Amino acid sequence: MNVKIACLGALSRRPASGYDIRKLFETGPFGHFYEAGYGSIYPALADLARDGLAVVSEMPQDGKPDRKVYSITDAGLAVLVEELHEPPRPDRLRSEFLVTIFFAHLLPPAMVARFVDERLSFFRETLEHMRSRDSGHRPPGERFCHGFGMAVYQAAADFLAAERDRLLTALEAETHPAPAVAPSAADA
Amino acid sequence: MNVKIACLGALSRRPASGYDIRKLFETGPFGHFYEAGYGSIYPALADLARDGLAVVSEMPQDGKPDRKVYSITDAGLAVLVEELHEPPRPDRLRSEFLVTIFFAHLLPPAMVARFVDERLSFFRETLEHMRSRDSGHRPPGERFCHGFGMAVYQAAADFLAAERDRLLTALEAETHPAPAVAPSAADA
DNA sequence: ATAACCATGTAAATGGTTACATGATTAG
DNA sequence: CTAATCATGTAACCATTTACATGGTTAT
Repeated sequence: MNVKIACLGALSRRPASGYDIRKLFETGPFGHFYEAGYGSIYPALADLARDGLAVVSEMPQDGKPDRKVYSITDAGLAVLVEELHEPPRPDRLRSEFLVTIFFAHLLPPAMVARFVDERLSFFRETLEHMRSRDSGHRPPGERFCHGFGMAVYQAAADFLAAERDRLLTALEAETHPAPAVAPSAADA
Repeated sequence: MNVKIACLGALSRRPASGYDIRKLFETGPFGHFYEAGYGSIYPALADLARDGLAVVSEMPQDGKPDRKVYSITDAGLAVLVEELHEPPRPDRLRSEFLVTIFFAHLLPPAMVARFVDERLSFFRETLEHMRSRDSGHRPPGERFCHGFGMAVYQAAADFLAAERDRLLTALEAETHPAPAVAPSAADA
């Protein structure tokens, strides 16, 4: 499963340009589990057209480059369906955030706090955005993915909100260890 | 953030061989948000040693290749800490499972059911495994990541379990649309 | 006997990102 | 007047995966 197949998937919903697909991958329903930039999408679409899995129709526009709208062919749909029959491989997650938090004891607690807060904001904004385009009757698979994404983001946000302070307290305790006995009155 | 930094992170916990790191990335606490195979780990460790960010001690063994145990140096720790100061970029998830489900209407419902059930089993097994090595007093960041992972996997498993049947019913309804009126007695 | 585990590495191929190149239009 | 959006594409670079190469030990 690579960008080509992902583009084929996008085209199976409706004809689209490279620019459209980029947006679908960036902010659309697809974006949370598959991303790609122009640098991989445009070549992929060109390959698809070359191999007869999609056809292009160029719509001239003044000032801008021609808008190239790709449509999936029967052959393309066949390739997509064939690929979907493959048992999906395990998900691959790369989280710089979690790696950073894993080694939180190597950072100033204030910086850890900032990273956690920023991530929490991001999750909440994403959730807000996803809720807003909940919308009507899309295919069952799309709705399932949408719900799945929201459930997972919600759990992530809840965890961050619930555990943030505990993490920071523990980090502070490490760098400024509490005295082994109760502080004496002399400390005041 | 690449394999080199991830290896440096692993070595910051304790000295390890390439084989050890692979296991850490595969089944250890790190595995759920960062993965890498031998093909990237061994060259990364060689680079680290060449650049003075780690040192090797070779432990001869009979029959097997020498076990090469790498330890992080002060320079290596400095590089790791510097890297961790970078604001973490957005997580990148590649989920063939979700892509497949997104286009579930292009597959036989029975196959979709199999994929969902297998994924649910995987989540449950992973959760079981994570619970088993909950263990004692690791650094706060590690515990946080562990808890985060469990929260997210739990939400994913719960969602799959709760929505599986609804998805399948909807898919069946699409391929075998229910009649617009109540079925007559003649159908029996 | 068979599979899984221990243990390291290289080379080729794949896949993807980033930077570059170009430029009009629209909204604030 | 500035930023964002629309719109496409190439080339160089980077990172990672996969296949290859080797071979002993331990548990079922």
